[in-house]
Amino acid sequence: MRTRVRFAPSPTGPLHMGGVRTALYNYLYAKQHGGDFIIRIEDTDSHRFVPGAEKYIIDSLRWCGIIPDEGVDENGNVVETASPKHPHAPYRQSQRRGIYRKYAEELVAKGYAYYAFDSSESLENERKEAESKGETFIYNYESRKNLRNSLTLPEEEVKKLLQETTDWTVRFKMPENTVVKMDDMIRGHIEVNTATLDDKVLWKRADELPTYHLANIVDDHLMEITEVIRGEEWLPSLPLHYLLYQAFGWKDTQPRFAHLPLLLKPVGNGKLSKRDGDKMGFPVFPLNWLNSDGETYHGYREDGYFPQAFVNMLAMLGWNPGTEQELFSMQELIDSFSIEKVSKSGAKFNPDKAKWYNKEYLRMTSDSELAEEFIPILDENGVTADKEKVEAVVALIKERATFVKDFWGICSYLFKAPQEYVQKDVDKFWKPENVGMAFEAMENTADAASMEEYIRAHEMPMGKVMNCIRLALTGASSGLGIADIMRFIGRDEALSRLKAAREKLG
RNA sequence: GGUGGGUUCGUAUAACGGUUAGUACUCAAGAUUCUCAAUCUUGCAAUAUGGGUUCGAUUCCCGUACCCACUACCA
Repeated sequence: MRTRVRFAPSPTGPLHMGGVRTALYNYLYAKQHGGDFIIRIEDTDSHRFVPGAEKYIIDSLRWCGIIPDEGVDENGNVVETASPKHPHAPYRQSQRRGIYRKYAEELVAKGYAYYAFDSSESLENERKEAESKGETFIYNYESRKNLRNSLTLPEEEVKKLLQETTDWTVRFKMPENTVVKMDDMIRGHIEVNTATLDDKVLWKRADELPTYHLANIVDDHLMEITEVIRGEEWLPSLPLHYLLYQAFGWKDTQPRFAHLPLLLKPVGNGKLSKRDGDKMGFPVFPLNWLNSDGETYHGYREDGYFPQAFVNMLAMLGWNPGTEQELFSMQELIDSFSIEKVSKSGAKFNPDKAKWYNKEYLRMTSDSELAEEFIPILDENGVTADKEKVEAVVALIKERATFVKDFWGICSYLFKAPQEYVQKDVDKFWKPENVGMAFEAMENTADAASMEEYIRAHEMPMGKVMNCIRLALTGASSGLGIADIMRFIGRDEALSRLKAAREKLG
C-alpha cells in the first residue's frame, strides 16, 4: 500500500514553527517511504477564518522546501477540481461540504450517532449551572437522557424538528463503558475508558458543515491516508477517532497515528506562543505576518535565516537519529528520519541554537552566493563594487557573521572611511607616542607587509602601533587584520585615514 | 476538578537492564593572533522523588510531586 500522509492546517492565522515542524515530519515520512505528502485545508469553522492565512501557510512550506505532492498545484494554489495528479479535489473542506452529511446520517442510521436539538444557549446554561455547583457539564451517556435529542424525543417530533428547524446537530453516541485500546507510533499502547468521554458534535445543520472530527475521519478515509502525524493536542480525541473508524466499518484501512510533542517556550512553562518571539527577540513564524490590527510578527525568512538552517534546526527539535550528526540536508533528513525516534516530551525551543545553525549554514554557503545576497545591501549603503571584490570580502568576513545582514556592520570600513571612533578604544590606544610610531611606520613603507617588518625591525610595540592604526582605519580597535584591511583599501587610503584621525582626535 | 500524556546537565538530546552517564548550544578559563571574531584545548553542569522487580535500574512496575494537553455547534 502506498504511503500517503497529510498536513491539514486550519487557516485561522499564520502557521507557527510548531506547525511547520509537523508538516516537515509528515513530509519526511512520506518521502522516506516513497509516498505522497498531501495538503488539505481544514476550514470548517467559518467564524475563525482569516484571509491570507491559507496562502501564508503554503508560502511558508514552499520557502522551507516542503513541497506537497497533492492538494496544491505548481503555482501554490489549493486545487479545487479533480485531475489525475489531484484525484481527491477539492482539498478545502469548506468546498467538500456536500459529502459529509450522508456520513453523519449513516452513523445515525446505524445507531452510532443521534440528532441533538439543544440550542447553544441552553447548553451554555447547563454549563453555567454545573459550574456554580462546582461541577462540569458533560454531554454524555448520562446527561443526554435529560436533553432534547432523538434518543429522548418522540419520533414524530424529531421528524418535525429536523424538517422545520436548522439549529440541530448530529452527535456521536459515545459508548457508556468501553475501554478503547489504541496504538501510537511514538507513545505505544494507550487505553481510555469511554465513560470519561463526551458526545462530540459531528455535523451542524446551521452551516451544514462537519466539525473537525467527522471531516477529518471521512477525508482521511477518502484520501486513503495511511499515517496521521499530528500534534499532541489531538491525543485526547484519539479514542473518538478510533470509534468513528469502527462505526463506519473502516477499521481495516484505518491509518496509524503518531502524536508529536509540543514546542515549548524557551524559558518558563507553557507552549510557545506568538507573543514569546517579540518578548525575547526571536521569530516564532517562518515568514513575516501582518496582523489585521497592523501588528507585524517576525518571520525567520525576513530575520535573515536560511530556510535550510531553519528546517534543520526544526527537525532536530524533538527528533534525532541517534548519532552525533547535527547538520542535515533535506535529503539526509529524509534518509535518516524515523518516527519511532521522535521524543515523547515537549521541547523547549532554544533561540541560540537556531542562530548556531544559521552560522553553520552561512559557512557552508559559497562566497559567490553570499556575495549575491550582499551586493543589494552594499547598494543600500551607497557602495558599488564588482562581484569579484565582494566575494573576496565575503571570504574574509563570513566566519565572523551569523547572518548576511551582519556583513555590513562587520566590514563597512573596507568601503568607507570611519565617521566616528569608539571612545573607549581612543582612550586606550590613541596616545601621542603610538600615533607617532604609526605615522613613522606607515610613511616609511609601501604596504602592510613591509610596514609590519619595519615595526619589528625598529622594536616598536606591535600591539600598540597596530591598534592605533586599526583605530584610524576602522574606527575601533577590533576587526580584521591590518594586512587584510590595507589590501582592500590600499596604502594611500590607509595613510589618509591616519591623517584624518589625527585631525579629528588630535 | 476529571481524563490522557510527559519528566537525563540551564537548553536540545544519547546511552536494545551492565558506560568514568556521551554529544551539541550556552557560560567560564587557557592557547593562538597586531585587536576582535573564528579556531583549538580544558572546565562547570543531569538521570524529579519514594517504593518495588532484579545479581545489577536512567532504562521495567507502582505511588507522589511537578509540567503539558484536552475537557466548545474551535481546530
